[in-house]
Amino acid sequence: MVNLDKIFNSVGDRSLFKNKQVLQANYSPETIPHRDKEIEHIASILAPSLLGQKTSNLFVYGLTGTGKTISVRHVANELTKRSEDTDSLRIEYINCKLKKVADTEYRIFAELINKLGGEVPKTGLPTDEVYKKFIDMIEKNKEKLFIIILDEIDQAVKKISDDFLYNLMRLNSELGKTQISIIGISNDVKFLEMIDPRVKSSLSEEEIVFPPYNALQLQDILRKRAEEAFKSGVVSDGVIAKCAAYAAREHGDARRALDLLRVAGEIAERISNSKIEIKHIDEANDKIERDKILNIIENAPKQFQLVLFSIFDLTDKFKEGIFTGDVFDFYYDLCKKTNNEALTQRRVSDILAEFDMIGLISARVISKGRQGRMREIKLAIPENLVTKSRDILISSLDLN
DNA sequence: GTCAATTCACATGAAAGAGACCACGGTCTAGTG
DNA sequence: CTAGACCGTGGTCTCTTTCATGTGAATTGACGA
Repeated sequence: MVNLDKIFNSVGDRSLFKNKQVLQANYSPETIPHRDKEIEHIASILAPSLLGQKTSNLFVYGLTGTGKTISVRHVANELTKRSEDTDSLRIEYINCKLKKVADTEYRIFAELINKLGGEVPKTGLPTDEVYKKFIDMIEKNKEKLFIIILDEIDQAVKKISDDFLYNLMRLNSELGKTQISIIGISNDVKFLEMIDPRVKSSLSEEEIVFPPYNALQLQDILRKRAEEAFKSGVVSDGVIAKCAAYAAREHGDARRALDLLRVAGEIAERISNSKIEIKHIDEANDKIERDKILNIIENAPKQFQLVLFSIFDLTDKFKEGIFTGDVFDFYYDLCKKTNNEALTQRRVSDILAEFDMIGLISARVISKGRQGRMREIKLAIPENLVTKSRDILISSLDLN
């Protein structure tokens, strides 16, 4: 009989965390270090909204984990607080990347309507119906100004095409008393080049770029958060610096640094260490990477798994480079053998491209002259995960 | 030997289809007074 | 008479297929030295 009491009772004393929440991704701190200039800039652009004047559209750009979202939301909150009594302003935040929530034109409008207090079915209505309803809702609201924050706006445009943005911009001319401003947040530099010039010029009336944090700034951020998150004396010397260094290498991604610190804490806690040591950071780094990859593989659709399995098998067979054709042939046979419907080569090609995007494989389009043009595919999964990944595939595909 | 045309094996794009999901309005059915 | 069950239609959304077009360099073949 296991003595569970002992485990459960001691969990409180043993915990290294004071408040783990602080290290979670969605936590928004009171103060945002090293972003004063940006926050001021945003605030000055949005300030006229307090007087009920339409503000310029704003485009915020910066790599992931540079504090874009958090800064914009911070300013938004302050504005909302200050305008509460006048009812003249309304700000809504939408993350366009959230699958099944706001990644299509329909769903973005539906989400906006929901936030305004309206009801709209998840599907089944014509898009322009939703569009009309949205206009109604806005007109019915008493606020004179409506600011929409579109986070990860590049994702939306990539999926939907940019005339959705064009519509949004044009809305103002159809609206009587209410005016709409848009704040777009993106981490893709090339995004602005992709879109229609008309949309581009009106979206980026104002532009703010968030530079990556450097290692020192990261340390500062981490230290502040660590103070709140951990019990005192838990974090060993150098841990913060190491975390910061890791993240700085990854283009100054603060989110990544915080993740690292949190996972390191969890690891130390699990092996009942009373302190987080530097080696735990390394372990955390591995674990994060590992979990991410295995998670992707495990949850990938069946066809993706079949393709991936083909790649696994082929890399074993011939080390000297494998190409699209090889993968497809193998995959096709595999499907036949296992009674799965085989996809077309066109589709498999896209799947390979997606793997490349996620980083499971690294593919390079090469031309072998008369022998054609194809992707040269290499597995990009760390050596020590290959067997494990393979096992996952085998069990989830029910092979052998 | 040199140069442009050819050619391969895909990559990449665009459009359209299949099937799951859903709302809405109309029709049918059974239960009620 | 009416509430609820049950269609049919028409919409979105994801994953695919079909059809079309694009593409980089090895190969070919004509050409001139």
